[in-house]
Amino acid sequence: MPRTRGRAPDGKGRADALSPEIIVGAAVVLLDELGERGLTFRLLAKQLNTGPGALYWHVTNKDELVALAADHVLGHAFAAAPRLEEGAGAQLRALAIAVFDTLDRHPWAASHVTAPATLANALRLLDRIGTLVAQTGLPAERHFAVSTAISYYITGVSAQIITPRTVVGATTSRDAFLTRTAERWEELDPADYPFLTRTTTDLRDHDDRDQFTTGLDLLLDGLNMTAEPRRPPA
Amino acid sequence: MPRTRGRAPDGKGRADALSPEIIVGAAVVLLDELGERGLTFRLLAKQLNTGPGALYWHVTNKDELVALAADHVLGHAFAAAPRLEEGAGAQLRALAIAVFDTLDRHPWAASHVTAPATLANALRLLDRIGTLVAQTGLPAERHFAVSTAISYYITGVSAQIITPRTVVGATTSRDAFLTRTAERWEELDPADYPFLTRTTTDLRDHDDRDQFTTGLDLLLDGLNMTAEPRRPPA
DNA sequence: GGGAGTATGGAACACGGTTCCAAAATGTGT
DNA sequence: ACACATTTTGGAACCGTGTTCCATACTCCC
Repeated sequence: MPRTRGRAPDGKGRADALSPEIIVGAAVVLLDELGERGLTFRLLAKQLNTGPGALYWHVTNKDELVALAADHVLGHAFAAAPRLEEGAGAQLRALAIAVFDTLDRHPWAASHVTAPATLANALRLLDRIGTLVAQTGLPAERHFAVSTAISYYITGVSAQIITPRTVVGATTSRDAFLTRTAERWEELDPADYPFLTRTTTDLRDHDDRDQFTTGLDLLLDGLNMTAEPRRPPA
Repeated sequence: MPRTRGRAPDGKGRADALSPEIIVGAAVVLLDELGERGLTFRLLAKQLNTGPGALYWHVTNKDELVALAADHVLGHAFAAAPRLEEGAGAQLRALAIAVFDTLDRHPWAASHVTAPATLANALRLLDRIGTLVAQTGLPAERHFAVSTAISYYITGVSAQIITPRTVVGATTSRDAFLTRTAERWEELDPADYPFLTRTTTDLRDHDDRDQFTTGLDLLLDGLNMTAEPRRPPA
């Protein structure tokens, strides 16, 4: 390991010098292509024309590498989120959806964006959420709990929705999987599963992104109500 | 693999016969003790006085085994959830908290309870949620979206809150980790992170379970409002 | 009691994370 | 310029894991 982490491109060193940034960048490419299990240090080393040992000089281990890669792609969400001059609620919504869409493009990352935040972009996300929450009329002592709750929702529910695709998606398409699952639901005993047996068509037709926004809107509605309890929206 | 899966204890076979149930039971014990990475087929086989090969006759692979184990412990939540005769909202809340507490006792399981539901207890959970949602005044066409949203919240946010402990908890205690994270937040530039830098004490003092219920209550408040828009609760 | 099918368990295979270390490249003091 | 210390490289080797293979043992049924 380097004594000084991230000595960075200060002009010194060789031209083809390795760095955490370069390694993470290459890792993201492989992760997008092959998923977490497909990423190996040997393969990554080959892409970078080096050996596995060299990588360990810059990166502690695979867990850290994947965490860094996940935080890296999370950063894309901020570029995507619009900076409209609307209410805090609308901005929270837009930010949340930007994160979801970003993770949707990098499914392996969804389950690695964790809390409490320690990496750069996760910190940035939580801070942005907290700042927006503070702009609602919510009393200050609830800022932390509500902000983290929203943060948990965004990353947790995104992971729930997105991760299964990387697992089953390898062999079967999403549609085929849903159809098969719907069939299984239909075969259940209506006495034991009254709800599921009459909900199979919804399962087949549902849109993942709508699922995310449905819960998000419930959450934000609840927030609005707590922030300004006297005025329920139309 | 057996031709007929789950021929079950019908009295036939040898006394020390293996079965998926027995294997999953032993796996849960090891998972509780050693976590997902600590569970190996060799160790599990030793516990059961057999070899790794025998296990593969009953279980497809490790992924399936862990999924079955997670679904198994999820079942405990139903025994824990009270069957009060209150409103649907209160019952949803109690059920959600029971799931959280259950997963909290088996941290490895949290990230493996996934949706859409295919395993027994995950199906049961979603059905229960759907049935309760249907008891609110919500229009039928929204039942599926709202039920799955709540389901996603429960499992997704639980995973977010609980999983990190299995990762960092191995070496450091939760308190030490939070203190260290809070210190890092304090060192951030207030210009870049206005929210985090003034929220460090909340981070140190927060209770994980409260975090879960905070978001849950927001969600359920939003649900109540949608279900009966005219009567905002006190 | 013998034969078909079921189930077992231990050895072997393939492969991945990680460590090790000798060599190369770079920087430093003289 | 030149030795020396330090940083960085990269490939081989170590270790352990999931998984497969297969000879053996056990049941059941005729």
